[in-house]
Order: sequence, then C-alpha cells, then structure tokens
Amino acid sequence: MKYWVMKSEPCVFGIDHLIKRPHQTEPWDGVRNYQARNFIREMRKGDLAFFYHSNCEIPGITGVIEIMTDPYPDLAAFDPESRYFDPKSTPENPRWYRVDVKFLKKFQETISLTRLKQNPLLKDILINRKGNRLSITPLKAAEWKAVLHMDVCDNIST
DNA sequence: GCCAACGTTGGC
DNA sequence: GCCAACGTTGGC
Repeated sequence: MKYWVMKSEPCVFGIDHLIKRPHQTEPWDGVRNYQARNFIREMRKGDLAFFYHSNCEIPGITGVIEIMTDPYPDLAAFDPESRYFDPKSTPENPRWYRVDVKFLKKFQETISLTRLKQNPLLKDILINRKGNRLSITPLKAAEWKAVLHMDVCDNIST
C-alpha cells in the first residue's frame, strides 16, 4: 500500500465539500500536470492520502482520505463544458487520469505547513520543498505515521 | 497583492 | 533543441 498527499484549494474543493458528497466520495479530477499525473497512475485502490489545503489562510494537512479506485481516464477532459476540458485527451488515447477518493477523517486542527516544516522526520517530503507545486506527492510509510502523530487528538489519546 | 518558482508554449 | 515570454501556483 502507498501513501500520498493530495492538494486542493479549499475555496474550490476542500475537505468540507468532500464530506457533503454522496457516500462522501468524489472523483479527484482536473490534475493537468504530467508529474502529478504519473503519480496518480501509480495509485491503487486501498491507498491512503492526506487532504492538503493550499492557497488559503492556514495551508496544511486537514484530514485523511482513501483511494477507492485504481486510476482511470479523467472524464472531465472529454467534456467541452468542463473547465478541465482538454481536446488533446480522447477516450481512445486518454492523457489525464483520476481516482475516486473517500473521506475518512478530518483533523480537529489543520496540521499547518509551518508545523510540517518544523518536524525533522518530514524534512524530505516534497510538500516542504520550496517552490513545490505538485498537487500529488508520495509519502513514505514512516512519514505518513509521523504526520498522524502530529494530530492533536492523537497526542491527547496516547 | 506580491513575487519566487515552476511549467508550458512557440518562434527560430 | 534552445530559450524568452508568458501563465500558474501558492506561500507569505
């Protein structure tokens, strides 16, 4: 099983939007960057990811989601009405991919980017790298665990 | 709103 | 294939 960080702007689609979706599940579409796309293609049903809020008051990790499908073509790319439409992506030769994600948990407090950067166990993660713009990034199991332990509830209960 | 850091585009 | 110009991302 692999671990990921998936980035989104809360004013566009945040974790609270996901919570309100039917079955708290939604396709994660609109990834239009090749590096991020390649990471999506490495995803498998059952993987886990952190939901990261970017471009907002407190950027950081807000919760946990589960990857519910293997990667499949991003249907939004075929839809001329969609803001994610890409005429170069066709059903015969899809350029972009997506997975369905399901809400699992929202942290009581966002684990801010500031705190992530302060954690020596997370010094190598891409989220902490200056100028990083990738919306999908992988995490090692140890890094995943380290983030979970930064959750305030986790600290109180253990 | 500013701006650094990227990614993409397109002329040559 | 190079690289300048431009567009976008995202922290601050």
